[in-house]
Amino acid sequence: MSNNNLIKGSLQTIILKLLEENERMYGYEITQRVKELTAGEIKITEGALYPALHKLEAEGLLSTDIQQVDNRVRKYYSLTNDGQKEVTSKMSELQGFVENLQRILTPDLKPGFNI
Amino acid sequence: MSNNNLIKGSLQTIILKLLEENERMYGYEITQRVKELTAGEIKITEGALYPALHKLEAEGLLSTDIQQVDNRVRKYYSLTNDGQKEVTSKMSELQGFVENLQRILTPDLKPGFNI
DNA sequence: ATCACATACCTAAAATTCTTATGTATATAA
DNA sequence: TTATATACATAAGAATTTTAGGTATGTGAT
Repeated sequence: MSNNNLIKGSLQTIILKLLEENERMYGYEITQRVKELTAGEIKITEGALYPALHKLEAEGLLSTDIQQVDNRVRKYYSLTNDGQKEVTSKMSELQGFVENLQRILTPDLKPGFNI
Repeated sequence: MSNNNLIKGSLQTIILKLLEENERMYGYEITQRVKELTAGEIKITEGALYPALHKLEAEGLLSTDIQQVDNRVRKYYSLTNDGQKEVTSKMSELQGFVENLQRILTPDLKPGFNI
């Protein structure tokens, strides 16, 4: 939800990174964690999240493990070995992108341009 | 081009901000400027740029002015008043988003969490 | 009791935005 | 004359997201 058309492309990175920090999480938990970490400013929609999780699993980056908790089904996701490698890769990709964005958008800050 | 599926959503902001800094630019110039500012790491494709420029013009954020330079047609874009306002808006939106991303992705850095 | 809300999963149509692939045209360097 | 650079443009397809539904259980309020 929310007015964020910017998440595009970074949802996978968010999922992978949260799973690196938390060992295992289920879908709904991810939406709540993101909402909590951003004071409600970023809301991951279920229509975006679940297909993304299924895709990451199909690519072999995540593994699942279904559990019954209080008569409710929870599908826990964890990183595979490939998934663990992908976190590092995706994180440096995102960091690089944000740095490039800053080079474009903040012409004042140009490290390396000293007289 | 390049392997950036991350630009999604920030291309408009890039265009608007470059035009705030440069008064007027033409399409091809924008692609070259971005390539130059990011050491070739971000390449705006024409298939993405031109439709984006046309959309911003249709929304009344950009105005155009066609000129002949060395037997070549250049379509210069500039910010309208509405466009000028939108730059500020889009920039703070993007900044807010990047901050939220950091809150999600870098659990170490949590300003405001002091004992 | 029933209604709204939270928890928990899911999918499908539509919208958006991008990549890839073209097309047109001029100028220049190999 | 062939490739590359400049300069515009569009269209098909891919990828990702929003919107809008659907199923089901538990809980607090009316």
